[in-house]
Amino acid sequence: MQIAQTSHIAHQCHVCDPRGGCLGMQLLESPGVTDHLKQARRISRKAEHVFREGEDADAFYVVRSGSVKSYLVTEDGEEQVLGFYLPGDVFGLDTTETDQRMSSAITLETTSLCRFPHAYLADKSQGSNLLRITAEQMQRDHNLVLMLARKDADGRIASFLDDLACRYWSRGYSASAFLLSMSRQDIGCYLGLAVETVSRTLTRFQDCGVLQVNRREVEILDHDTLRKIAGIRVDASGCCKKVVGLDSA
Amino acid sequence: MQIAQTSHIAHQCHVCDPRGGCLGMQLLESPGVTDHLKQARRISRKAEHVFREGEDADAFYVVRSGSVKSYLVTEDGEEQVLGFYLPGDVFGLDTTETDQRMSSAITLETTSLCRFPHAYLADKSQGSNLLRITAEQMQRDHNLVLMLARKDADGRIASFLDDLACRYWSRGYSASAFLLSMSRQDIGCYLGLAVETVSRTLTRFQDCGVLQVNRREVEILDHDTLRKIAGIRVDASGCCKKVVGLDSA
DNA sequence: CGCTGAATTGACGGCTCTCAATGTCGGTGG
DNA sequence: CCACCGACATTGAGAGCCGTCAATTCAGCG
Repeated sequence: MQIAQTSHIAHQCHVCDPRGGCLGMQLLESPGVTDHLKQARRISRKAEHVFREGEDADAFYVVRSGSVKSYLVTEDGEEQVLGFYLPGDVFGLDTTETDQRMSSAITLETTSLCRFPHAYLADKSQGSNLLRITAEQMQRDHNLVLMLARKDADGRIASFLDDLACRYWSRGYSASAFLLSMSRQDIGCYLGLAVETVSRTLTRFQDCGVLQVNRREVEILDHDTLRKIAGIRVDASGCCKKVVGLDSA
Repeated sequence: MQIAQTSHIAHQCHVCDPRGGCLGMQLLESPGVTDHLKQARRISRKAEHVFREGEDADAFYVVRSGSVKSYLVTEDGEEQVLGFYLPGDVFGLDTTETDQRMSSAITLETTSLCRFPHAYLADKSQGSNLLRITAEQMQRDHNLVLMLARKDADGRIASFLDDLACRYWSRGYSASAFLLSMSRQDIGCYLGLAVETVSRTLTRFQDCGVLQVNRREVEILDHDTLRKIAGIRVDASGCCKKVVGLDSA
């Protein structure tokens, strides 16, 4: 299995499909971004917080390399993951009316970020740009809501993997083989599933030949079937459905 | 039971709690809003679309009276409700990069809206205002994700009712008694539950004395308990929990 | 008065959570 | 080099919540 996880960022975006988007890259390459902004770079090691919920916010970030997890903590101390950000993704725009962080962000691995002061958007009269960036975030939220409300475990896992694949692909990496930078626990917290369910579902997908999975390494073997499972019930002729009796494998 | 559903909009906002917010009212009353804007009013009867997913978008709306449902349609033709908008709420800011509607919006009753061209935000260099408005929307989305991912049916229904109560209260209406402008079907589509589950849960809450419900009329009798159920597992001493055996009522 | 759609109520099955044990990998120290 | 350890992941068994199907009731309306 070949793993496409890399430590550098693609120089240019591929054609961006509607799913992903490379607004972050555009930002990094836009003429308005002066050199001193580009140098507002920040490298964090694994499991370091970029910011925490409630902190004062005056900037947002673009991922240059690595990955970031956005999450919030429920009243009973549990964690709810809101999203994962890959190279080219923008995050940190979700602030309250009083400019405080609405969520926390933590790196999942060694990560390089570029910091953009909020003032940057006001200065350049980039109001429409702002709408465009937040649009991306809203689209993500909508997708997450859709998954949580209307899909079963199979659909959620399949959607999650398909989404990752598409996003990697749109950034020039392999859509078939990649490394998961997040733990099973994180995936479960994101999809509203127990860790065990995540693990079991991945195993079953593997048994059906849809994908190959080993720890953090994932290789998608049958992307069509994966999408069928992700979409609500195109019913891939019973493939990969849970069986009550014994496994025929 | 006294019902607080009214046909006029409150003249002034009460103290806005963090949950709700009256940015819409502030918009309507801000000095930058000229009279011609205020006259950009639009009255719709029940079940009329304000806009549909995919349409070109050049404006957002503030609810003056009535209520609006935001939703999108899944691949298999089912509906996913994203939110309900009450008087004072802003909606219609969720547009794609190419300025197309990301969701549909339909009135739930006779509704009066005020239309704000997107250009309005750019003109007044209200970039920060924009961020503030979208913040409200993001907060809602986060809450919805939290409910869908981490709460059971009881918690979702309780949260839903508590949220409605708070929003009505912050707008000067009764927080204890109000009319639901949406059907059970809509509530289910919003919370990711079957209609039957919504109905059963409401009935059980009523049997426990937490609330009184009759069709669209709701009166909250024990707001504390409702909040305990809404919060994840403060465990209100078993109150209102489903019972396996016979009802003691 | 009958019709229609919404809402309620009941029975049943299945998906997923919980609890628990086992397996695996990476790091640490002897 | 090897044994041990802790974190993560996998696998199994059982229970319960909720979705589905179905029947019934109720409100509104011509």
